[in-house]
Amino acid sequence: MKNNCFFCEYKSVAAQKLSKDELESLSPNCLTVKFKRGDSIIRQGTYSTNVAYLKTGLAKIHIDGPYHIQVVRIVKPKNYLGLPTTFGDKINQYSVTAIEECEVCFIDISTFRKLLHSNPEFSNQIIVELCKGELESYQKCVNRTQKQIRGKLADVLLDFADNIFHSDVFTVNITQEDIGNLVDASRESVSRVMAEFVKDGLISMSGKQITILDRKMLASASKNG
Amino acid sequence: MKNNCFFCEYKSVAAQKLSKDELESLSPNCLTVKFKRGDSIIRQGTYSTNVAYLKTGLAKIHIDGPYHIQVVRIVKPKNYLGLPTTFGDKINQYSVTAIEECEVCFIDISTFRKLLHSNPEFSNQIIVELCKGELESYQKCVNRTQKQIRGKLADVLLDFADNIFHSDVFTVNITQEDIGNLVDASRESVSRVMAEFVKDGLISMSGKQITILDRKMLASASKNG
DNA sequence: CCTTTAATGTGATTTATGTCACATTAATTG
DNA sequence: CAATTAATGTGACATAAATCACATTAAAGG
Repeated sequence: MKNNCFFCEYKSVAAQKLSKDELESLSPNCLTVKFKRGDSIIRQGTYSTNVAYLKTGLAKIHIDGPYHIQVVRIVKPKNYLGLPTTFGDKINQYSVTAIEECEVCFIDISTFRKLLHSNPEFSNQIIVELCKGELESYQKCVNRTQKQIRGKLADVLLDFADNIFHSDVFTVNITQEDIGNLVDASRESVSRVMAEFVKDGLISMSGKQITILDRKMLASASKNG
Repeated sequence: MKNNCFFCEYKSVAAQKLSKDELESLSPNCLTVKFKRGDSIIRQGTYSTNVAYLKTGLAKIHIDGPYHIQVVRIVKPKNYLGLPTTFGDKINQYSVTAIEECEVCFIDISTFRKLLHSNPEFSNQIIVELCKGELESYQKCVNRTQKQIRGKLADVLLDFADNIFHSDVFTVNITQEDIGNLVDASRESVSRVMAEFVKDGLISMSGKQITILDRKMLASASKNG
């Protein structure tokens, strides 16, 4: 699919710093691809040759751990999908998989490098985003390792509502096993705790749709486990 | 203490990309400070006004978690101490503490920004380092959450030997509680497992000095728990 | 639309590791 | 160099959550 980056409605914050000329130099060097649920966008262990940018849909970043997969984070639209894995190592250190229909823009890595080189506003924004990403990953790791399952699940539900769907009613297209891999818990434990939350009136579920009913109680579960 | 960055023998890989002029513009805008064991270099929750760079000594990066402190990583010389916390947020999102005598160079943040802006080689190197840092933190988090204590401790010991001290005999000036916070285990468990490793001949300890005796067994403990 | 496969729910059991409670040893510091 | 204070060692016990083993329900595919 041919791009015209200047008119792209999904530009990243960084790309908004680019001039018309720069955007036009970008157009012939990127390619938008559609993925459907379950499709692999980036595969751990393969060479990374492009910068991937998520235009629409949701994707998960995951790593093969020693015993099971760990879902590192859920990425929402208008975010780069693999900057660390693209610039940190020649070989992808993690995988990215679509969790619903996604449009991903693959940008030629040397073109991206040129932009970093020539436009300091652009590279500054990328640096800021990388820094924020790292802080977030520290924070997530602390939560993952210190809280118990009720707390971790409450966290994830609030994070979905606040930062991804911007609504207390949302439909997550991921399995309980995925959620388990995201919070470091077994699929069975996730099932049990979700049922507990429903029983106690913190949330309701119908199919894959989750409704947050009692934010206060959820926030308290997030704190006190 | 007055600096002359051009002659500084501890320049970072990124700073090695700077011109003589740029280094001389840096000199009046940075300040080297000595810290002793236990001193706080960066404090979580305070404003970050400088980029901190570790010239000598070892430091630990740690975050106040909901229940206890988590040691995120040990930083060795010639590394920036708080790039993510400096550029990702106005307020420091983590603390850094000296674990032995340290020399830290504080660089004025706007000077650092100017260099990022004017020298693409420099900013590129910073980007690469940030990316590597994030990949490493992902990997560490997976290990921390999936392995059991024997495996995690074996990892840390090998990491110390390979990446920090570059020797199988080294003296770590950190307490078992710190090690516990680094691998997410209680101080008691660390003590027990270390004793196990000594008993089984994987390592020996005298005082704070640790000697790795059996790398193979340690590596296998790292894998199989 | 039926059949197969994937996802979820739920009880019983096991287990790694945390917590508590002291004993002991090493470091500080007045 | 006593005298505190900090760090470590070790047993007994408690417990969150994994694992196992099925039952049930939902989704996918021919």
